[in-house]
Amino acid sequence: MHESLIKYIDRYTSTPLIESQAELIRNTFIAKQIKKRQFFLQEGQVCEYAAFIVKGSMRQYSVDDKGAEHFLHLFIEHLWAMDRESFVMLTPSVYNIDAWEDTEMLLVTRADYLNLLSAIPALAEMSRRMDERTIIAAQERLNSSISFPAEKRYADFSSKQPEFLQRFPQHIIASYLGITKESLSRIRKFAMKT
Amino acid sequence: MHESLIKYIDRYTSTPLIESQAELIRNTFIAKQIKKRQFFLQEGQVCEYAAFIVKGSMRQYSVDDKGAEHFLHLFIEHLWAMDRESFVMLTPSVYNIDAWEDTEMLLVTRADYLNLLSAIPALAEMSRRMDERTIIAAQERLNSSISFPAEKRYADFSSKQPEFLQRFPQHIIASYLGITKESLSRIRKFAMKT
DNA sequence: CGCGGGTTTGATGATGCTCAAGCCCGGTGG
DNA sequence: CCACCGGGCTTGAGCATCATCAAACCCGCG
Repeated sequence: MHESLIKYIDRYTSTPLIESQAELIRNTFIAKQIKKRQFFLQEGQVCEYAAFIVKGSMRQYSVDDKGAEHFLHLFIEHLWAMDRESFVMLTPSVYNIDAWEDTEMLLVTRADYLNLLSAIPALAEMSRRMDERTIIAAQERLNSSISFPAEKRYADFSSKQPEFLQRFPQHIIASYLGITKESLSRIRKFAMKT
Repeated sequence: MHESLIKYIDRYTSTPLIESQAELIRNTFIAKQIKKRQFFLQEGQVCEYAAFIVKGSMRQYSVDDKGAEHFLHLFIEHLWAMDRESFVMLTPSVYNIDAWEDTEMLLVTRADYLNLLSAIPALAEMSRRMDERTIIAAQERLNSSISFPAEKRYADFSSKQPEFLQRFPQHIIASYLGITKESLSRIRKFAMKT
């Protein structure tokens, strides 16, 4: 399981990990499996771990005063699942993260992660790149939410993230895009005929 | 002018810069001033520089097919202005960035910045922290855009970012929040009476 | 004074939401 | 093997929110 992460790091950096570094990673990241609908993080808890997803998928969402769920992030293989705010600030999270499919992941605490960053330059490089990608993706999503109507947001999403359409049901996609499942259903019906 | 950046780095890191590092920073970052409404980046160009704002303010926006401007980011002192996607990927930007007030800034190219990150661990630490803050802020804004109606988005914004209300006119704030200036005007009128 | 940028107000309409009902389909148990 | 159940998806009617368009207002500044 750890080899998946090591390959992932190598793929994203210029200098491959040497064996002692790989060993350090194997000794620090904790393997864990959870089943569909089990929680990785619950509202009110501090997000103690960052999770590298080896297999499966998870969802991050808040629940409003009317009990409605709002899906903020969807995670699949090779993504890092966590509530960034809680993980970095060590404050209680307002989000839940649970498994949507049975999921295998590798966990690391903030303290361990910071130590690894100093010990393994390649990991620091990967981490910086991942953060950049996260920022770019968030910026695009934000731009789309302030600039475009629901129909175009869905069209962009389905062309850029087709794999998510397969892995998650429509009502989750709808919420992720900031619309209701009914609206998404109508948008899709309309899109068929064009 | 460079001292502002050096102080800023020291404030965000555990180990203060030593003189040779400070000197390296002074030699690498290029001071530049632009006047209100001058462009720092125009649609179609590659974002060659990241800008640390010493004084003034800037706005990042896209222009849609009907000519309407959508303000994605607002920058004031001690923020880093750039189009992340274009700066990192070296692709042409779909955004404009211009000065809203007369602005003084320090510029650095991507290549120089990457070199500085290796040469100055404190800068790498600051950079990581800034990226984390950027991710956290983007996540909050995204959550608010999918979870809350315009009125609550404005209330949250004005309590968390009161300084922006002073620095930018309402029609820009409205666009930043993803609503029209007319709607924002009505929301504010309504909020007065409560 | 008049101009320009910003804000407000009003009337109208589109977009997307709510609530409620029905449908489809895969899985479970009788 | 079939009946039923539940989750997800669709459809419809009515409604709230927010956008559009047009006009007026406000105010600092040349």
